[in-house]
Amino acid sequence: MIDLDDMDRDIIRALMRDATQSATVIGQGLGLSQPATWRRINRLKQAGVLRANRLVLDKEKLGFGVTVFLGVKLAMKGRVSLEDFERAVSAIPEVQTIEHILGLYDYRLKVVARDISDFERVLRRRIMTLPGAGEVEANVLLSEERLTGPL
Amino acid sequence: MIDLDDMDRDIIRALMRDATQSATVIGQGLGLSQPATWRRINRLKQAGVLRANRLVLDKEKLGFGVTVFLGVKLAMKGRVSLEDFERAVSAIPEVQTIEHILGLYDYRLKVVARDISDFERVLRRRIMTLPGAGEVEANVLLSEERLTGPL
DNA sequence: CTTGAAAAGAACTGCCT
DNA sequence: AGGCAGTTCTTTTCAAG
Repeated sequence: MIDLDDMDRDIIRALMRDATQSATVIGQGLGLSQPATWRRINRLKQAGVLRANRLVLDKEKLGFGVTVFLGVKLAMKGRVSLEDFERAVSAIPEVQTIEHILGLYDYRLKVVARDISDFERVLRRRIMTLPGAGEVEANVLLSEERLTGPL
Repeated sequence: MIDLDDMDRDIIRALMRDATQSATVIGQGLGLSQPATWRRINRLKQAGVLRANRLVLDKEKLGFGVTVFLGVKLAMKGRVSLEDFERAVSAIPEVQTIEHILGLYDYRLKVVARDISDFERVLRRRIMTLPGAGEVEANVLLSEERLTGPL
């Protein structure tokens, strides 16, 4: 954990609105010169606070009309290691995120598919055959909202 | 839905690995000149396939040690509109994402907090008091994995 | 911290195959 | 479509106050 001042927080907030903004623009909004802003952003990157810049795609325009969240409970915990399960899931291209959670289910997977029948194929041939996969719960995504930020 | 050729797909894949790459670098990896690469990227942006560039922060380094997924079931559906609920949730800064889903729960919320007691505060004072909020299920995030891509 | 400026590189344009 | 060459703009780095 790193300590940031208010200016750092303002810079992060600005970047969260639009990660493509230049140091010049951000600095103008905060009354800071371009080099000073740039140094702060660079320091935050170096410190690992700003981790990456991820591309947001329009899934529908790419032909993926269906997004499903799967809660997966492992059967035979211990007999099959979590690492085995994670490695096998990672190899499925339709799986977008893998989250190891504590609760009713062990893993939460975000899966995209072209349509419902395509999803069924993924579910039956890829997910259900995973090593150790037990109970599975599915939730279809209706609409997603944006992400604001705390701080 | 837009039709893309293999080159477009390769470019998107490259950008998904690192969205900050220049057209020059991407083009080199694919045996394409800088202007040609740039024109394709631009076309994809214009078409809305490449929607945005989102900043990925290190939550722990910012002091948010706890991430919880909440499944929220609405009580009194119809009496309180989904819009009311969504507007109220959007005002909570600790809520990172709001997903409207079809399944056992109506919404899935991703909530960050400094620690468990901070999360309890958010849950009791912000989430439980939401208009229409009924049953709530919580899952604590243990570890998150990266996102590869299909196509 | 600031301003100013130089060097590097990325984005964009027009023309030609 | 793609490539080449050139211009413009931004990023990045440095010097000096």
